[in-house]
Amino acid sequence: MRSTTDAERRGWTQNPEAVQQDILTVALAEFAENGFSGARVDTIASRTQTSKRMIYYYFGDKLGLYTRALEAAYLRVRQGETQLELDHLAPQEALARLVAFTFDHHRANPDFIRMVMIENIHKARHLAESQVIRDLNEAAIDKLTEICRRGQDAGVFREGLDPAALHWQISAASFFNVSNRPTFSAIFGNALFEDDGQEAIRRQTVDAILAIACKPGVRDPENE
Amino acid sequence: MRSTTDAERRGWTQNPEAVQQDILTVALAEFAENGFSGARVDTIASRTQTSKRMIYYYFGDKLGLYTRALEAAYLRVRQGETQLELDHLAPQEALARLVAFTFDHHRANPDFIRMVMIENIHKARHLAESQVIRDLNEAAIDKLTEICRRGQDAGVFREGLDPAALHWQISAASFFNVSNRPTFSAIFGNALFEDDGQEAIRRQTVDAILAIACKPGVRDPENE
DNA sequence: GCCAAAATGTACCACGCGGTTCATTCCTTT
DNA sequence: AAAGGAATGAACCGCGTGGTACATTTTGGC
Repeated sequence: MRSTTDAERRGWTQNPEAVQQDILTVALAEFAENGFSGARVDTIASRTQTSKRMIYYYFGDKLGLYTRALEAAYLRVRQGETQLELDHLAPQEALARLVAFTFDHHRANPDFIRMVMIENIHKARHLAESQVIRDLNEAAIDKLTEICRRGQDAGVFREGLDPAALHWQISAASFFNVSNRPTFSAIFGNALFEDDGQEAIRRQTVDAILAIACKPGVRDPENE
Repeated sequence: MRSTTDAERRGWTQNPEAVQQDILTVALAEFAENGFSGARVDTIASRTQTSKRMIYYYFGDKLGLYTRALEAAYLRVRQGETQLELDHLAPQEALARLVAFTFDHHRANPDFIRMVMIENIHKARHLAESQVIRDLNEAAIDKLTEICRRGQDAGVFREGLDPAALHWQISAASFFNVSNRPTFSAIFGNALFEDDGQEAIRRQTVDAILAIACKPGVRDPENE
């Protein structure tokens, strides 16, 4: 009997990979919830099936754990992005799809958003030092760059369109929608964050991005 | 001799208002820099011309100090917004001006932005409880609402335009531009945050917002 | 089966940090 | 001018929290 893989095999007492994964999952949730200094190592430990001892055994110190949790957040989210296939669509349609997808994807990953918020509070100190994350983000705007090129070749997108600036716009809307929901809804009410409001905002955002990208005359006729 | 006001008169040893103001200024900077749990009361005290004792004397505890600092941040920023006069401009021009102004104003007040980021991390718990801030924000989108009404009356803005949703768009761009600069520039480089890049983004943002607001045919001809 | 290394449990510690106690000085009121 | 409250100073304290020492068990290699 040895039909299972290495990782699954050890279902008994000792299981390093599972323990680390367990810790990372709990840590990510705790850091995302409370920030770096707000998070308590003891709390993380208690919500784990292992002990505080093991946290320090595997991750060295609180900062080491935080860094790994941050990387885990990026990994999970970037993985979800790879599913999107846009090559078969016309440039405008592809761009619209990408914007809508990004909007929804951010919304579906609040913990990731919160980790990035926290990193920004820390001036991106840890993110900048993580080679893992830098590698991950290499290809972050590749899809968009490709769409831009195709749109320009087809003559429907403006010349001099900057993929990075466009990505900035897409990110701004998608990120803000999650990151600032608490203050925004506390001040202006929750309507925009319920289903109807979110749909309206997403449509508005798609329209705005298309307006930026498309040549003055061109605009998609079939508005679903 | 009693020509000076009450506040100015006491230039001597005892001076409650000045002490509180001193503490608040330092606290705002410290909280904006390090977040609530990251901030150290001792550090705040040491950067003050008074002592830790006085912090607790006037503000009760760390949370009380934080709340007051948050309110101070809102006060300062909202004050800067009142200067803007838009009534004499055509609706499109007024909207363009408002967007550009908001963009610049956020950029000029990073501490305020950071306090709002921190509040969002805390799910806006303290902001929601502050009557001061709720009052301040009452009139936050009045200007925009007025512009929308005028634009619709003049027939240049779309019907069914939602001022709140429009404000959302303006805020998203202006806020994200400051809040996410660290991570964004760490990943994609700093070009967009230097003078040229910022000008391009601001123009792009103004265009996008106008595209949302204006009827399909209408667009401002004089693009400065 | 035995040994060394990896993995884990238990108990503990040092100290940073939010908060306080007690005493003293300032300044207004009558 | 005396009183009494407001304002301030200096030293102190408890404990939450990040981190560790030491002992013990598990596991893979030979």
